[in-house]
Amino acid sequence: MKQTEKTAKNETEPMEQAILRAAERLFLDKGFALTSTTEIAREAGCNQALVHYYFRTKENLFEKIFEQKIRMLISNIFSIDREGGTFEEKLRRKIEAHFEILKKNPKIPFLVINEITTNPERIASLRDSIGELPLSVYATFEQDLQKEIAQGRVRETNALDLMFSALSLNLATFLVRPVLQNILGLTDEAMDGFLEHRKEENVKIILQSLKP
Amino acid sequence: MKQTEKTAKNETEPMEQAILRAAERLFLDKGFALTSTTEIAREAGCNQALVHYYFRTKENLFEKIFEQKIRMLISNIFSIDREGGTFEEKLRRKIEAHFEILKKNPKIPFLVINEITTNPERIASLRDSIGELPLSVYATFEQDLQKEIAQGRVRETNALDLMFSALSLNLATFLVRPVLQNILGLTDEAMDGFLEHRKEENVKIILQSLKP
DNA sequence: ATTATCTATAGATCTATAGATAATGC
DNA sequence: ATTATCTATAGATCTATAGATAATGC
Repeated sequence: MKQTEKTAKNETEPMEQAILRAAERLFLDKGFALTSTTEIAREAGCNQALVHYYFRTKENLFEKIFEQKIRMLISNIFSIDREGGTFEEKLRRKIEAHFEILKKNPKIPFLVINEITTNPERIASLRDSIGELPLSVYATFEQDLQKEIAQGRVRETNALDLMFSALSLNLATFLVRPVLQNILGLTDEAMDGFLEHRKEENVKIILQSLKP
Repeated sequence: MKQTEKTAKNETEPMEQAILRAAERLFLDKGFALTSTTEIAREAGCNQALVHYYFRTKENLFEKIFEQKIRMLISNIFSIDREGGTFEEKLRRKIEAHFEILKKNPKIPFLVINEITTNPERIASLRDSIGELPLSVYATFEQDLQKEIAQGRVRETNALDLMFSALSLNLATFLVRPVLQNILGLTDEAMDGFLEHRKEENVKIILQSLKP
């Protein structure tokens, strides 16, 4: 039957996809330079030549994954609910949602910083992946913020600073986590508790810092 | 004369030191894996074998520099002036001094995170370099903080959270800087202005967040 | 003599490709 | 026929060491 045929086919993942999955894990773990196509092949369960058959160069394969990860992160960030409630409630939701996105993708910020720092040419990939979408969301946020300031509910500030501060608190949490976990010798559960607490703390700091 | 002899000698930097200097720059720029002893030799102005003659392995050379940099950073942090003025004034000075230390050593945080993340065994180097000093300073800070809270001048919180928040804001600024500078295409001067502004902003956020 | 420096090279990678063979779709 | 997969290998690294030669300190 068709049914069984299809099922049988899907039981074995297509090799191209297996290579992508292996590459994703390894690149996120160790970055471009420390990952070899030999290792990707081993993890995908094929020989090293096949990696090059599908993607020609390691660089190609990396860029595909790098851009896809950034796009995913960006699109997640832009799908954060921005409707309903007061400015403060919306801001809280945005910070929490940003934190949760990072929690689900804790290795992406390091990957981006790592690759841009050690190889600035990759900035092109990053620029392409980000696109123009941010500008409109940014403008709306700035308007909302200035309205709050005009009504005296928020101290004098601007959208860039506010976003930078909130992103900093969230990002640093995940960038520093491996060091902190290693040095304090925390279990994964203890680390989870710490993260939940920091999410709340980050929100509190930003909201408190906006008081007039 | 002795004088001239000495001067003549010191005009050419001893090769061992030249190797250390070259290694420091390259390791800070690109990390352990991306730096080759061949490149270190080229930059130091000798052949590659000499790097191994002095330090035997690339690993040895790296650890020497890694630990020295961390020790330097830690000792800088611990020489921050902690006397005089109100709790708030002292806290402001500490955050500013921490920011300035990072500004003078902007690549160290990334190096540490990079190396611990990609090679967790290096945590030992880090632990050794940090030592026990932090504990006493931490305890004193916690006492001071709790005194302020008891007197109602600061909201309920604790030293770990406060330090983590302040460090996060400062660290993230420098970790994200290369990405930000590249993506916005800022000149070095514009970046300097931005950094000065962020220093003030980070202080403001922390102080404001402590209000009861 | 001892220490510093060099040349040369072994042995391990690693990327990318050529060419052979197996599997698949008409 | 075309596409997927494999084996083998060229050519570039790179680290570490052996062994030769130059410089230095008694």
